[in-house]
Amino acid sequence: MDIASKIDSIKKGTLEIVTEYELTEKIEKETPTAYIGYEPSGKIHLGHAITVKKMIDLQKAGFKVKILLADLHAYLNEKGSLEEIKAISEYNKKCFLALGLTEDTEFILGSRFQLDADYTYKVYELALTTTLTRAKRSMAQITRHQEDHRVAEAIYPIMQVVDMLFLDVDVSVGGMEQRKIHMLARENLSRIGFDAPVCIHTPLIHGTDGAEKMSSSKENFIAIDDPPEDIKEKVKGSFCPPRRVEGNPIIDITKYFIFSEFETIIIERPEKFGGDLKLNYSELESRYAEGKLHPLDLKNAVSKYLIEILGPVREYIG
RNA sequence: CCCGCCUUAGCUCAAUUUGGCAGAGCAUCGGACUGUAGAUCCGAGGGUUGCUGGUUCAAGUCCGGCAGGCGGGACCA
Repeated sequence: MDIASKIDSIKKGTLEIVTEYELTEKIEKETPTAYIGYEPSGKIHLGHAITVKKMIDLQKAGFKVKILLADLHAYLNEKGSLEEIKAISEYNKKCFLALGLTEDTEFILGSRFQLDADYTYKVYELALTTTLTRAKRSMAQITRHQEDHRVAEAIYPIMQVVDMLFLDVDVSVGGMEQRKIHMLARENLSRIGFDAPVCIHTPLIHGTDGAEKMSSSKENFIAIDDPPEDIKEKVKGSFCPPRRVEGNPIIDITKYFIFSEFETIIIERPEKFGGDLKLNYSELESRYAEGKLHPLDLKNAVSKYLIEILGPVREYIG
């Protein structure tokens, strides 16, 4: 792969790269490193999968991929006891491999290095240069608490910044909700004399209820190992306003999960509704926007394709 | 450490002055209507009233203790 096509494949489907120029520099390194951190979660869903797919793109473009299983971060965000969290991080690792990351992906449990003295010292160092307001603001879409803020909320983003340092990463990937923490990292790492990573942000997929973000806490997700009946039921029950493409979770799924695998798809329709359709994405989008594709027909097709695409994943996880 | 206010359904809050069957809105679930979902209409479920001891025929309500949250004060040689 030449550099231009590497950039293209990395850029595809992202909302922003900060900065693209720096990315071209990093790509020329012998083995550049890309990283993402996840709070271990009982369910890995399509929202997670978007970012995992991006890590796979990076892997294919020659990046060494590191996945942080951020057990301490999850702990700071009140996801359970450290022991419970460590246990589900094993399950998560399996999910990520099932989605197609290669065996030489490096999985790192956060607590393995985040309790070391030199790590802690760096956290304190950054605690001096980070304002409480910035730290809290960066956590707005991540924390459970919109009020009664805990000190943990301020430690969390600082640790994430130090992670980038200790994992020695060239590129940091995250959904758009990570943006403010990433920007904090870029500002503060340079302040204490280190290179900040390039930040790549992927879109957030809408929840099945139409909420801004699919999340495991809100029960508005489709898990990557949901059985076919559940997928069918969840798709059927999803928010899907006719003619509206923006904020439509079903359109999100077709865009990010189905057309990433297929150039064109077949939408089966009863004869009385016009018969089958064969469409590429832009055709589908414009037809839908014009009201010439009924939400139910779209949903039926999305169920069928999504069940098929997730088949091997489901099987791998067992 | 001291003082004040607060804690009731998943969430926001009622249940006053004067103790008398714990309610509403939102959310959830189910039906109706749409060839989906949503919206709308109808219906249902949902509670150790923070915990604990007491007073009383009867306590969400009154009294004591504890816990948590919010605000203030004090201490600062």
